[in-house]
Amino acid sequence: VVPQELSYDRSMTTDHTSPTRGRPRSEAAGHAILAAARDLVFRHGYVGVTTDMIAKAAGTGKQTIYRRWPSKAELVLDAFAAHASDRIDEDDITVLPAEQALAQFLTRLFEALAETGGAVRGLMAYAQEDNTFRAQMFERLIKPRRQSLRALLQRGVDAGELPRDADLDATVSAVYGAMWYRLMLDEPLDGDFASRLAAFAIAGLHRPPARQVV
Amino acid sequence: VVPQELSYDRSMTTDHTSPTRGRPRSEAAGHAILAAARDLVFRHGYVGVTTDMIAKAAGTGKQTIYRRWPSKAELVLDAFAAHASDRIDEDDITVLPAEQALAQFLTRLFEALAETGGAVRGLMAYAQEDNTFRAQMFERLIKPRRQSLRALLQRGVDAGELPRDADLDATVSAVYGAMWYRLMLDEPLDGDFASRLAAFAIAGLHRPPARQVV
Amino acid sequence: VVPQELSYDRSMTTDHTSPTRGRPRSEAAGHAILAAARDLVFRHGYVGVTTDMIAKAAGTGKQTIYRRWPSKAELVLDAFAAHASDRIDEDDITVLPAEQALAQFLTRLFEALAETGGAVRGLMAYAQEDNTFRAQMFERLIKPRRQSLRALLQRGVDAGELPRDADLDATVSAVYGAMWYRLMLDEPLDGDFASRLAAFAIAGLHRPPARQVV
Amino acid sequence: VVPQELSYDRSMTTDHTSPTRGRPRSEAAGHAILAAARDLVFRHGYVGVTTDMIAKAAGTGKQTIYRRWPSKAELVLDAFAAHASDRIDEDDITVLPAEQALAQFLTRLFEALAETGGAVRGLMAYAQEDNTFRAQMFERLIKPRRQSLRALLQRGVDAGELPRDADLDATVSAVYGAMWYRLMLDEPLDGDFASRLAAFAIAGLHRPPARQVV
DNA sequence: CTGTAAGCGAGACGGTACGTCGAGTCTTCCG
DNA sequence: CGGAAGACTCGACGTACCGTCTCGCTTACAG
Repeated sequence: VVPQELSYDRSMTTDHTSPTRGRPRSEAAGHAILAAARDLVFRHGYVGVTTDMIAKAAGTGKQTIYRRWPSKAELVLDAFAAHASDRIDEDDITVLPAEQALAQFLTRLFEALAETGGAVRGLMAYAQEDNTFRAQMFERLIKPRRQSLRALLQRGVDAGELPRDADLDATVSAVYGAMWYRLMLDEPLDGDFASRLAAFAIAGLHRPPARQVV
Repeated sequence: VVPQELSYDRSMTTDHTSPTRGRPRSEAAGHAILAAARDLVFRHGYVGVTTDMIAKAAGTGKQTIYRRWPSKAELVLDAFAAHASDRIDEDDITVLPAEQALAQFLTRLFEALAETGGAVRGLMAYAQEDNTFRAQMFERLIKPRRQSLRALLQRGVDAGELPRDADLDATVSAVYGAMWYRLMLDEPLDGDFASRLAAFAIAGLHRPPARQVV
Repeated sequence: VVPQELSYDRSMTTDHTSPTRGRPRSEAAGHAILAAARDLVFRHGYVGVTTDMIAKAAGTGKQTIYRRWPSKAELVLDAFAAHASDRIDEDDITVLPAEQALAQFLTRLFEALAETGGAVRGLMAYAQEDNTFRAQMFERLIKPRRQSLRALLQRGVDAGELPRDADLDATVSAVYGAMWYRLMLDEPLDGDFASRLAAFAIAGLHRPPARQVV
Repeated sequence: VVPQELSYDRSMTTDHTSPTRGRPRSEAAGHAILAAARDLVFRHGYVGVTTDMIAKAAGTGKQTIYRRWPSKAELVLDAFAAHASDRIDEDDITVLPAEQALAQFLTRLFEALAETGGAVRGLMAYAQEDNTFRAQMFERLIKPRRQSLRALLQRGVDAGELPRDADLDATVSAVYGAMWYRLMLDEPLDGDFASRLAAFAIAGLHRPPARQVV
């Protein structure tokens, strides 16, 4: 469920003329830039990479980058957002009971983050100082993930496995919050944590079993 | 429960000689710097503040700042870590039932963040690009808060209100994670969210009602 | 007799590739920087001028200065070397007898120094701590002046006015030496000194009247 | 004819009380500072030496330096001015004919400069940016040398060897000017130049042998 | 098949913050 | 009160990165 097309387009530039005039944008350059960005951010981290480095590595000029992306952050976002969410949302999860489905979902998510976590952390950091970018990032990176998680939980509700009045939004926030929290504090995101978090979340979706302390 | 002493000391410099030789560091300068940092970060945000601004506002030279703190981040950490956790941990919470206690705790926490949130977000952002600083921040800012929350939950367990086998650590991660998540995504941290999060967390601490396998 | 071209060129940077790639250096920026440097050094003296001031006054970034000149000194040298030697070497001097020609030459030189003396002193001072720059300055500023003075004296020899075995080099050193000496000690360089120095130098070029061994 | 005492004294500090109160100044410290300054400036040049380096090398505090000298420049001036003019003015020169005496004088001067030239050049450079220091330097370093050279020439006049109307001041300026000029341009100050300069100067003191060109 | 519009690599540009360094002053404790 | 130690203010330094601009050049479609 990933866009096959690169997300940038010509609408950035003022082309209120006819559809295609002048030299068309080089597809190769776009791919090279994304690949270079991905590779360099892997190796040196978000702040350790400059746009000059990316341009040099991609064999392009800087202007070619800024013609397509408005900032380094949005480029890196593009370089990472489009990937690694493929496997997570695969349909095989659907058949499992809610807790196992959630655990499986989280395990896959954590695996993907093993690769992309560093970059994604850098993006979140940058988002703190740029509100425009924060909104971009929310739309591109945060929201889709929230939606697929929410859908997973909703399936549990629909199946009668989870209560109808469950607070799905709070759960989603808590689950992703816990993930980001661990990611940003550099604590391990492993299978064990996935299970515990899944158990906790599923439990949280049920009302507590009457007041115990009567 | 706040350290009365400033956390920095001469141990940064090489003083393997006799104690207190030369002119001692000016306490006044230290306080002026911290106050200026706090004030400026409130007003302009973390990235909107430069060391020059802080030095100017504090009436000191930049060198005096760099002699004491290795970076802007650690200075701002010092400027904020010592504050705003005072009222959160007050004892009046103790007597309440777990969920209300937690809701109250979160409400206070969120109120404090209304002031300091901007600064604290900037620190977390910087921590993503500096591992040494991340460790510092964990010790000074994250860990103490985790402990007081964990203690609150533990009291619920001790009172028989919460199950003995509850996964307190996962809960703490989820609660603080949700808080940071909302904070960094610039979503409101209000009383409503405090209640919902508290309800969710308390529920999560109980085993689900066993009908899930049906 | 002034070079029309600015003396700096791209040879500072590594351009072993093809000629003129990328955006060419802005001629306007170069001129603005030189003009700003000249003006500011006139007004505040060599040490009273910072690269920030020059950049600000020229409306450029500091980097643009450092891209072209390796130091403030070489910039100021460029700003002054091309000027103020115009009128000194004018041909009207040629027809005069040697002593008057020399006196006239020195008078004009001193007049030029009334303007540029402060800057030029600052350059000589800086040259004392930078051997590379000293060599630059010798080529650009010292040598040309030596040559025109030597040519003046040589014309006296050719005209039969001065002895063939006269030690022209020692004379040139003594004349310019006296000038620099007075300049750096802040003693007046006026018409009177010009006459006396000219008389002394012309006398020095003749063998003494042989009665000295009596 | 050199002061045996160090030139600094207590009059710099405010001691309008009784003659000696409190701890007296350590003679050893003063000597150590001068020796350290001399040594370091020899090795690293004037600008390559900091007051911290001098204090460290002398085993004193910086304040001990600044209690006695108002600036780094005056300290270095003291460190070099008091020396190496001893041999130059020795009486054995007196008996020689003027030109030989001058040549001998210059040879000795140049020999001394082989050691101290670097430091003295640095001082002259600094003097260009500090008028107060320039005056100091003139009094301490320039004037005494001028006087002894003038006295040497005056002896030639008194002996009837040089004409009564000779322009001694212009000669002194030219001779020392030539020396400084060569020193600052880093050209060799050797015996050859000493002879040529002496010959030129003596010749310059005589009126030229009537107008040759009639 | 020529003109015009745009993309391209390259790299200079203005601006802003950084962290460092040196001079000379101030402030401690110890003689 | 001097001396060693070292922190202090001030101000300049040269570097780094961002995002923009400007060369000469290609590459396409339009007339």
